[in-house]
Amino acid sequence: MTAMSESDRNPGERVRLVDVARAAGVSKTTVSDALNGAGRLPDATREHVRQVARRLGYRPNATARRLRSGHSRLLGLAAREYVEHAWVYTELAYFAQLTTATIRAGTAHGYGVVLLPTTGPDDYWLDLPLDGVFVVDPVDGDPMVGDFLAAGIPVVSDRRALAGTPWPWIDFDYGGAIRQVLDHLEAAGAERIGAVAASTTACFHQDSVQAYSDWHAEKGREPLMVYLDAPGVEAALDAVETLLSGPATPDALVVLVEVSPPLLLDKLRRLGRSVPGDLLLVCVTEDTTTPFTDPPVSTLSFLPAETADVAVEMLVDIIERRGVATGRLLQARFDIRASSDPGKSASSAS
Amino acid sequence: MTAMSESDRNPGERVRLVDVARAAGVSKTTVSDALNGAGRLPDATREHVRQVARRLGYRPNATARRLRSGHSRLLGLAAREYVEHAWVYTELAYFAQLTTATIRAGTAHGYGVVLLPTTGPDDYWLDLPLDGVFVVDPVDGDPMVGDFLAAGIPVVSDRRALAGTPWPWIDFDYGGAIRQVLDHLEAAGAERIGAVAASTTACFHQDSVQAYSDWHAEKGREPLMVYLDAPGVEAALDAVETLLSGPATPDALVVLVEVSPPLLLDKLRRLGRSVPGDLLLVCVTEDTTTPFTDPPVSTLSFLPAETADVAVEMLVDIIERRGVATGRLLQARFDIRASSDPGKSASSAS
DNA sequence: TATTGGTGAAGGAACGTTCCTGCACAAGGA
DNA sequence: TCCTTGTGCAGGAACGTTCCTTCACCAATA
Repeated sequence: MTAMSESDRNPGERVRLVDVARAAGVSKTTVSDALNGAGRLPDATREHVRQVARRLGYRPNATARRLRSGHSRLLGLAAREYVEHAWVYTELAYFAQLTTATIRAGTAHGYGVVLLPTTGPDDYWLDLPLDGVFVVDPVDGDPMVGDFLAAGIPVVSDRRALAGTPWPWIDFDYGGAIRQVLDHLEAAGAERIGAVAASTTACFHQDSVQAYSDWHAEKGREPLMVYLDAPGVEAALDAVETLLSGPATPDALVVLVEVSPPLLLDKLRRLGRSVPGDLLLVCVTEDTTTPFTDPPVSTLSFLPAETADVAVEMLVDIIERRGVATGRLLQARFDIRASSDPGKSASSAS
Repeated sequence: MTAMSESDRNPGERVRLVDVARAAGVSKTTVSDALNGAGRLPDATREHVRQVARRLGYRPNATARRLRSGHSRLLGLAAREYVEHAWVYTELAYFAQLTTATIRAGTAHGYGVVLLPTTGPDDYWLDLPLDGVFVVDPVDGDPMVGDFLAAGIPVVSDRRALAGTPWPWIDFDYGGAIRQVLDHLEAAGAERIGAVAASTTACFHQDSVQAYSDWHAEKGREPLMVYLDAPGVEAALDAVETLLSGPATPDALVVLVEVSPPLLLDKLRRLGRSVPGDLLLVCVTEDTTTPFTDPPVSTLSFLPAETADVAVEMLVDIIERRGVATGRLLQARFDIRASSDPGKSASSAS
């Protein structure tokens, strides 16, 4: 199975450093130095060793290397929203993109990425040899964050989860972004802005609900909010129906949880609302369908790809002991499309 | 940072086995045996060591353990469709569910799961300390599969990628499943069944296209097929439009690539087709919205969660040297809903 | 009294790297 | 000629586990 030939004293097993050393007629120090560009070796020796290593198909044992260096070159990624639910979090476009971007960024920096499940045996996360962890949407007083902090493993998360630790956070001005959306809807003529929110303790949900409430209090408006306490398509649709069937019918809707935008439009149509005619719509989502729906849906995006890039960069900086900033505040992106802009509706559709 | 106290000669660092041994007044062998339930120790000693270990917050160093045991307790998961595209594969519901299920199953068996990116530095995958890999949708002569096989790392994938290796595969009768769908559409009265397919070399795509062609040849029908050569929402919608704008207008549509079902319905509506009135629709998708659209969409599912469970079980069996079957053929699930069943359309909608 | 057998526990090798230390040798300067 | 300096490489410790081997001790048996 293994690609080996000749002078092979290690049948059936992987080629080790010493095997290369023997085959090349040098010591293991020389092999190690030659392959890692270290030590004082003439180019001839270096090249010779490299060729022998290639010929034998040598691959350094990652575990041994890790043990020696103290680093595992492995990063963890955990999504902590709805931790108690054992759900398919990658199904949400936000996490799907965040996951992919984290993997890509990690690989680019030479790190593998271990995805942590939402549920599992007690403290299972401490048995993984991680150099650092990116914890997304930690719950209040998250035990996972606490355990990693206690174990001395760098954590990057949002500002409030890491307050008082030496590690940098990465965050958004969620409240400001929500206000921007509400201002936009007000300017577009909305008088009763409904909202669908989640009841988790995740930073985004708490901040956005707070911003929604504050904004309405300031304007002297009546808030129209409905909460979700579980993930899933059906719960979200039910919440929308509840909201629209209430006594005060909203003329605008802000969906703060990820729901498939075309499905939402479909549901609204069945509830007899036309978008944007009867109802202006803004979704907080990363779903890639939004420009292609009829009408295209306005979205507030919290840039999962950029977030992942920054998080990985921070983790790598900490692990490799470079200087590290205290935190980064990113800017959400608000894309206004026809669903919340009656003026645009004429020019909608693909 | 670390939770340590008293007799601590290892300031600022993690608690090691020897630290526990010193604190408990025993040798490291005793500590190791006590914690792992090995050796011949009286319960008193065992308990004492355990308490000391707990008190010091001892966690075995996963890397050292791995080096010693030869196992990394890490599984790889790779999606190889469109390998050249650097795309967000977790965004497809199929991979989202497969990923989550793999992670869950891995964790349940005591393994961490490393997600491999579609692109990266040359051979980067060989630098990860993996005990086994689940490769989904390998391309023809996939170099990743070849490299892992050559490195002696167990691979679970589909039947054809692993032909001639000692390792088990997991597969579906894709062709049979497609025929089942076509038979169903024929029985429902369809005369011109269009199909949207991908042009990758992934097993599913090749088999399903073949089955579609064969079925049409047998029936003496004219195939109406359009191919996608890139991932993405827009390409899929364009393909649908191309197909429906062609000379022979289909009265049924089988979508063999993952497209958001509500978005697809939206698109079809804009193209002036009512489902199932003008056009019967069956989607190969794992999207969770299908029961909630109007009309609900018939789906052919290839059970990502079950697939992942079986794959992980096989890998673990190989790694831990238990007996292993040669392969497993799973059965696809065909859920007929109103979109392909005019009779049901009356009782549709939520 | 020696011998056996079992129990409790310690010592140390090994896993495959990296890297520190040191040796041999050659060239150059006094 | 003898010391220095530098080059090219080898030896071996260390990373933190696991596990094989050894050993002391005590009770029971021949």
